[in-house]
Amino acid sequence: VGELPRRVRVVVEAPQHAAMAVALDYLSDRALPAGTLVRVPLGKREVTGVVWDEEPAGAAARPHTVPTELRPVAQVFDALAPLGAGWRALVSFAAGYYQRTVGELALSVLPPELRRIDGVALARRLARLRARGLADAVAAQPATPDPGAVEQPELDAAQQAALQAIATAAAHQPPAAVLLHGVTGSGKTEVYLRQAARVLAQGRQVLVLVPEINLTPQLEARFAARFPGHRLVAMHSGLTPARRLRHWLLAHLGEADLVLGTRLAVFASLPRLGLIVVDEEHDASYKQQEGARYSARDLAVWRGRAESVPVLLGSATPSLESWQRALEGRYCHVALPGRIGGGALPRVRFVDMNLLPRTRGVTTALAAPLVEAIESRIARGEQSLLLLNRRGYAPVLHCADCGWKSDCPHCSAWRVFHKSDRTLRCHHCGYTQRVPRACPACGNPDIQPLGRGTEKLEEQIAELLPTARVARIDADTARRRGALEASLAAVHAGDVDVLVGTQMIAKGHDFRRITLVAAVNPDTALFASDFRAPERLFALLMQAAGRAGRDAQQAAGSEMWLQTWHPRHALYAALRAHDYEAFAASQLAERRSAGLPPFTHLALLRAEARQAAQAAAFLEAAAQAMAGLDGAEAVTVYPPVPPAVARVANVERLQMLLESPSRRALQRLLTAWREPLTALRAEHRGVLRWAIDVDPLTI
DNA sequence: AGCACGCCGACT
DNA sequence: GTCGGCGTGCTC
Repeated sequence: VGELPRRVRVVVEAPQHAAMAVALDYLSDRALPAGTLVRVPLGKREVTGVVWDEEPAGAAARPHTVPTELRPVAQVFDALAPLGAGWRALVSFAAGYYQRTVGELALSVLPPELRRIDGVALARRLARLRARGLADAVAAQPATPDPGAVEQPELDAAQQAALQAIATAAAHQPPAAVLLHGVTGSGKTEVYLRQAARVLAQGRQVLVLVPEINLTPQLEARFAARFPGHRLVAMHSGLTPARRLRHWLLAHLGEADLVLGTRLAVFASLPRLGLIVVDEEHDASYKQQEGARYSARDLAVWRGRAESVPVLLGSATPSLESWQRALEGRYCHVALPGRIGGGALPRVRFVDMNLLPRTRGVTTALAAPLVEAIESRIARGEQSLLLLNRRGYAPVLHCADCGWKSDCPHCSAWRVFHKSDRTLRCHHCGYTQRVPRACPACGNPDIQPLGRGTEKLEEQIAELLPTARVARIDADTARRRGALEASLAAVHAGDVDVLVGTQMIAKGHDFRRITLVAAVNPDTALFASDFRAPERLFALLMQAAGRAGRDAQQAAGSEMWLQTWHPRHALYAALRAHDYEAFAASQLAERRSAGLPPFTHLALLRAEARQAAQAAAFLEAAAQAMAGLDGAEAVTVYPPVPPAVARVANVERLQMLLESPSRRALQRLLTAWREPLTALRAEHRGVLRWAIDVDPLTI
């Protein structure tokens, strides 16, 4: 009361190119600790912001003029404890590393509902949450809890050794990140559960990250069933806004003991954090692909280090980045070498497509021996899974008379033929039309589908095995709410003999009756230009193989089939031997000699414009602007190139690669580059959007 | 990014 | 005569 107004610094959501200081100055009649949520006037509107203590890294160089007349803070979210120092440090680091403003990052990782409502509405919701004893906001117990999940199974020797190693790593200061390396069915989840139990017993919170929450209901069920006395909340973008806010608040209040979520959950406010688990750490979903392009896996490791909390990275096929760090001793490598109960890994069999009979130069879609193997599975009441990583009926329609193909008028891509609703659909911009009866170019009624997607494979299987019960799961069949759950339930119930699908079905699901997995056409990924394509293919096939024989009784007879034109390819040889280490060694050798990650560090400057020349001019000017900047001497800049799909929705895209053996030099350069880049925009009006992607997954 | 202000075409 | 198209400019 009667105190003099003082200056507070507040970060608000403002994009990179807004020529504003990183934090804005406001007046407050009382001191506000850093991390306090506030509403502040910004132009004609009022926005939510976070009080920030100091000028974040890299911001000092940005010149800005502070207006003489400061406006007062409109409202303080008194009902909410300020966001902690650990959270602020993580947001600061991520903003600096991924080249975004602190305000943009901080506000984008808070629940959208929290940004929308004011302090009064928030206080009301907090009161309601407390009045209900916090209980019913907790994620509901799964409808069908796995009865075996509640009691603790006996640990085998490898799991006991793993827990011992984790305890040792956790005792380091700061704790060493642990790479928990084990095939599907080796008992990684039980190790997570045991380590979580230790941490919960200390009264601390556990953060579990998963690639996609809707694909891992079992993990949620197992945690919920194992820790009935602890509160578990889910955190992902599929929750309703109100629920997402409730779960976030429960974590922030320290009321939730377990937080299970997708990549955005790495930014959860967790005052008692004691453990971070990153399941399937190699999964590309951990990299955000728009806005702030952060890697939740990398940030989890950073956060664990910063908060002195152990981090468990689990995978059957670790990312080569994590694997290399384990080899260097920077991560503690813990292996779970076999399947629980001594179950065998599926035998890998190849169908050499070169040896198959051809009719009119066209090879049969499914080799006869594979069809027979599926038939015998059906006769035994077992299930088969067919993997084809391409949805739709056919990737393109073609007119043999005039050469017309079903291209998209707005993108440099083919439109995919979807037979189920008779449409041609562009998977990049969504442009959809009814499939034409005749060639739009020459009127020829005989237009042919080229290639094959999951719809066609489903149809072919039904023709080859008329009595088989066939189901298909891909992004199209899973679109309807509840459809995915229903299909999965049918598979679990044994109402399906053959399951056809994209990589969606390769991930996570614990199918008990599948004894045959077949990759119908994996070769397409074998010679893709993307340097990570082999790594992704190997992981996908290993993961798919892991779907077979999860039931130890049936594991001995389980098989993984591959139809390939290149049966002697090194990748397949490693797969046949289930030898991740050999595969990783050969890939790492290639990466080292090619100067690629993890031996170098990359960043992309992406630009979008109506005309490719406008984007190119911007990127070239950006490269010029780099001269003499701190770090430039250690960074190689490559000429701008279009990405795999250059034009999407009539916007031309171009990207410029930066490469350096030194992460620090690359970071220094990117930070110094921000200001000249922002200034360049004024001279390149044609550029619609530009963004820096640090550690891009594809180049 | 929002949200203004600011000048030129088809409607009550 | 207005409603509204999105060009350009500003926000502590």
